[in-house]
Amino acid sequence: MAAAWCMPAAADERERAVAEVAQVYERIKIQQPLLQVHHQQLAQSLLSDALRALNVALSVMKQQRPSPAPATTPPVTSSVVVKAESPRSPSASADSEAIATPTERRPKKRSRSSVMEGNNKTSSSSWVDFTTVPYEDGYEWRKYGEKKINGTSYTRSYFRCTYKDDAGCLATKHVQQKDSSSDPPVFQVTYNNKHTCNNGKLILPFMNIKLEPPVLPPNTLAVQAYSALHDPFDQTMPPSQQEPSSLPVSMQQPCGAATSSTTTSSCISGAESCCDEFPVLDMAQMAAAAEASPGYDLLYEELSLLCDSFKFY
DNA sequence: TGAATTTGACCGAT
DNA sequence: ATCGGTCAAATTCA
Repeated sequence: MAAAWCMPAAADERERAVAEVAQVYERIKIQQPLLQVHHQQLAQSLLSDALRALNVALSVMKQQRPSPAPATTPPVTSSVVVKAESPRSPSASADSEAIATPTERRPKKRSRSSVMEGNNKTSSSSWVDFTTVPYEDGYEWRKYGEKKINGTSYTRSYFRCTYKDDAGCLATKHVQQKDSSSDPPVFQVTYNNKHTCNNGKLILPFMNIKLEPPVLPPNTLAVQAYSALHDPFDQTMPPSQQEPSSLPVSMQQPCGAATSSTTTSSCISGAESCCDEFPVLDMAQMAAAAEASPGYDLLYEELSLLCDSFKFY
């Protein structure tokens, strides 16, 4: 998986990163059951360790991108990127006229060649992700179409980057709910073209680190694991550091990840050592904190997901 | 009232 | 002819 695209160079750094991640994985694995008893203090400690490890891993991975730079994966929220597909290769016949014959109903349509022309540039690529939260991947999308696809029970929704017009970003994706009756439902998300805008920023909430959008190739479990941890703590970020919530309500519904928690954390902006210095809470305080944090269950779930993701290391 | 979404037509590929 | 992807008018929403 992740190792498949890692270069042999800088092997020691990679080993260090793997060891770091593996260590945290073991710790989370062992202490996972205790989370339900010790609530946020332990969870935050583990999360801080996990995020630190992931940050190290990400740094190494960033340096070890394979030379035939694959498509940039958006910060996927949970789940697994399955494979990189062959690029869609829109044929751009530059001067084809293809005058659309206007119908009585709609005098529209221009030659598609002018549209496809832009897609025929260097960044054309696609990859597939399976996720339970297809609408939350850290980028801002605008829906532009929906289709019933043959052999599927659900319609497929088409999205393009919100900044297509502003920044000429050609990133698109389509979301297809799988037929399986799993709960929560699984969606296949197919991304086309990497983002060329600078608006899809992935912010590391605990470390206050920003990763530039074109960072990682597909199959980066660390990013997925990180992203899985990212959401429950969004509300802990001060407003100035939060991403603008651009997701329309209708798009948020399927993932049902509504969190209105007022979790307090002293680790939000701290450096790597913050997890060693948790404020000491007595049991009553911890219980109260847990009560006041509806997002805690979600956090616990995400920690489990993180554990699963780490298995692949 | 402007922005976002919906929806059916259009278009290229097969 | 059919299918998947996109366009853009119509509609909905904030």
